[in-house]
Amino acid sequence: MNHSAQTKPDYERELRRAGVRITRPRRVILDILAATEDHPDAMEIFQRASTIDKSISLSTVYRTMKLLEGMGAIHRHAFEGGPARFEQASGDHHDHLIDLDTGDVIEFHSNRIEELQDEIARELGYEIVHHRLELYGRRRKASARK
Amino acid sequence: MNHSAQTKPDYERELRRAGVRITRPRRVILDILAATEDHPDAMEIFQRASTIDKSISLSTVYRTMKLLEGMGAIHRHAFEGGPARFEQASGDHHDHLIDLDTGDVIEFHSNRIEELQDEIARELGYEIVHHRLELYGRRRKASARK
DNA sequence: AATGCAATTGCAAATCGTTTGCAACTGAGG
DNA sequence: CCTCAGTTGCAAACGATTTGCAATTGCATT
Repeated sequence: MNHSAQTKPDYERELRRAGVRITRPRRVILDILAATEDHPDAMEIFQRASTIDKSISLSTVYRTMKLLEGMGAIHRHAFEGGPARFEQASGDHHDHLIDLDTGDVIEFHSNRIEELQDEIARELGYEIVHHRLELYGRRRKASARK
Repeated sequence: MNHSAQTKPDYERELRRAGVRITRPRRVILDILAATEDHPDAMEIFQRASTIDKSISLSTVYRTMKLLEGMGAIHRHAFEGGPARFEQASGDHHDHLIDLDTGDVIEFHSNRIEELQDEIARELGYEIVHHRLELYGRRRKASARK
């Protein structure tokens, strides 16, 4: 079926280990997530799933996403106005730059920023559990280069 | 802590200048916002308004918030799960640290982080229109100091 | 392979925060 | 104090997500 197992985490194994049943709907959704490079929302996942198995319901997509999120297998993002979007948790931590014109999501990471965040939290007497850094912008016009 | 009129923007003047009517509901909501130090959500504003004028509706609160947001008079924040929360736009720009246990919102600002954000966006060929940086954490135990 | 039962499903209805259509009302300029 | 577009309250509509429930289905056991 699919060859390159490299970037695709073995969710089934993880789920089994967590003691959850591997049902047909879950298998379909898991396959979709494993093959996904972007940040789809529940409806998109539902639609992709429907092309494989018409009987899968949107509720099951939501329930499965919640399950996977609880296991730490995926991350849920709530970008400005709009439904939650999901992505595999397998890769390294990163933040997001959202293209306001296209809705594209670009990932980036800055150790320096993370350090500064920790520092700030510490100074305020807090310990960061998680954070959210989203940049909303638009492509710079070529002429505006400097 | 607060030196009278200084921290309270004159919304009425601003609204009038923008050509919108100063109605009784708006005056009430404006007064509440001007007197507010925290980040209330629409329902909270509605409740505070109700104690002054029972006839004010939640719809009007929402409509007024949207109006003010459009004018740039207030900022709307969508913290994790939960309704939008508002705050006056008058002060300096800042980001937020949310106490996961109490829901408290602490404001902070880091020029260094902002600079790094700009730098990152620029490198990716983007121009930041706005951003969102939220730290979610809990108070550090006194014993954990270092 | 057949059995048993809790986990899981699909569906419809419920929920939450927010927006909207509409008829009644009201601010502010004449 | 008239006029009338701007504004309101109400209820219904909305989009995203969750939930109750009865029917179904994994899967551990025979």
